[in-house]
Amino acid sequence: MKIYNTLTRQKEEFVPIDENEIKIYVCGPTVYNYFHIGNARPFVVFDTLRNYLKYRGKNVKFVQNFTDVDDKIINKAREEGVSAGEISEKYIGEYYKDASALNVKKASVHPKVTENMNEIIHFVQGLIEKGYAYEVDGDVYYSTRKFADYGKLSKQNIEDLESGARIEIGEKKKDPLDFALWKAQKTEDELAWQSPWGLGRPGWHIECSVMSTKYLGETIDIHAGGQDLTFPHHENEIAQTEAQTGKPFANYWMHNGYITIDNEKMSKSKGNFFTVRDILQNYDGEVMRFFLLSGHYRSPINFSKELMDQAKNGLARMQNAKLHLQHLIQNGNGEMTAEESAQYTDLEKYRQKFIDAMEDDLNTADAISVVFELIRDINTVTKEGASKVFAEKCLLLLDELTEVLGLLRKDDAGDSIDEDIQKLIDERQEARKAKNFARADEIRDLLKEKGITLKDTPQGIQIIRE
RNA sequence: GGCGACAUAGCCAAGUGGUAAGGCAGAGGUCUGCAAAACCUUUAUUCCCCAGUUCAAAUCUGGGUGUCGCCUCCA
Repeated sequence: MKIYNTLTRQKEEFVPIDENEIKIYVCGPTVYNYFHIGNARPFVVFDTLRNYLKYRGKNVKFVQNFTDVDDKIINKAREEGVSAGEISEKYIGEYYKDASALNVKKASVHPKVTENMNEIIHFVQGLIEKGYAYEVDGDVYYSTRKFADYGKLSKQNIEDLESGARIEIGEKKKDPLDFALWKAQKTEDELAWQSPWGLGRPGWHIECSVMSTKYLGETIDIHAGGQDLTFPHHENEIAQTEAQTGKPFANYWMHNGYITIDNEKMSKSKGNFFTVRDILQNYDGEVMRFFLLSGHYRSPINFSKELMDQAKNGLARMQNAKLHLQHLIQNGNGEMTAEESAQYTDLEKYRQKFIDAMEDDLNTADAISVVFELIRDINTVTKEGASKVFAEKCLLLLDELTEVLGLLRKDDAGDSIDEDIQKLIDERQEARKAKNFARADEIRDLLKEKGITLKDTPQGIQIIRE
């Protein structure tokens, strides 16, 4: 598989360190609110990467952290008059709900900052001992200039960076480029842990270095996150980790493009963001996932109601194809005919086409178009009905591909029809036989209001629930 | 100022040298009692503009225009 590596700014053949266990770290959310659709993008994209690698027979160890120590959490806790722990625990719970709606699976490990405080302190201490960090009045800063490769990920040289850097009020660093590894406690209600430098808490960047090395080892295969984390977050992670271990931190750096609203970046500071929880009021999580995967992960993607509606309709085409096959399986019978057998062999070419798309730097947009081509052919070939076995094989192939994308999840099977609804359906059939179409349409409209759509197909009535 | 991305039909979007995938929306048709879904046909002689390289360019080179991003919390 080819992966675009931010470190080299080109697509490279992906060669894992250990074929038997691919190690991926993705920067997770700061848990002080429901996550927004900008956060959702890396979750969905890298979940898809993980699915694909597994589909290709690889074993993946996937780590995604929760940042549960942060100013924003502290502020929210103050506003609501509760503890910081209550805030972070609450939103970790909410994360799992929304992630599940997007069909994003749990990581192999979801480490939290609060559970790794000893390791963080040791790591910072190590950097001080190696001369890469220094303490001032309970704060600890990283000496950026000591790390010769600083800027290698964001392709900035240190002089250019310096012109943009500045020292915030209250910071005691020696050089504007330095960044905090540990922050002394300022007020008593701030979360704080005892350390060699007094009460305090870790800076933002150190946690990922610590948790990545702890759970995945000193050098990992892929470190991923949003494009806006490239600098300074990931640059700083590299500086910290490579100074500590003397080894490359991650072999491949993957960064997804951002989501825009009216072509402007959606961000917390601009306040123009939508939470996934908000979107789920109007759209199924799967629509959101389809929308996020319908473009290449490195391209910016614009968010609007119109585009979500397009995504919804596109996904409906996929769902209809699946429902159609399920209907054929329920009502069909028999083995494959010789003709179907030949047709199926022909359909299998789409599997390789799908793989080719995914192999090319996770081109999900192309992969989705392959699924649509498969669907078109299946629909055409099964137009006049199909044997049960053929329909089953088609569905299996469709499921195989869509499962990698995390779409058309297998659920709602075995939904039973209420007795009174079945009576109405039966009554409508009687009416149709008697050519009483007014009554038949009346019943169809009535059921439609209940979220049940009836389709009269040559193979019988297909019942679709919303 | 430094670093970078993008520009393909009404909309979204693949496509990095060989003659424009796919989806949504629209139009016409087939099927249907009517629908729905599906299928077929149709919608870019052309890929922001100009110049160049080449037998051949949306794809490469140079210049220009426009949009956006990072350099400050952010996915």
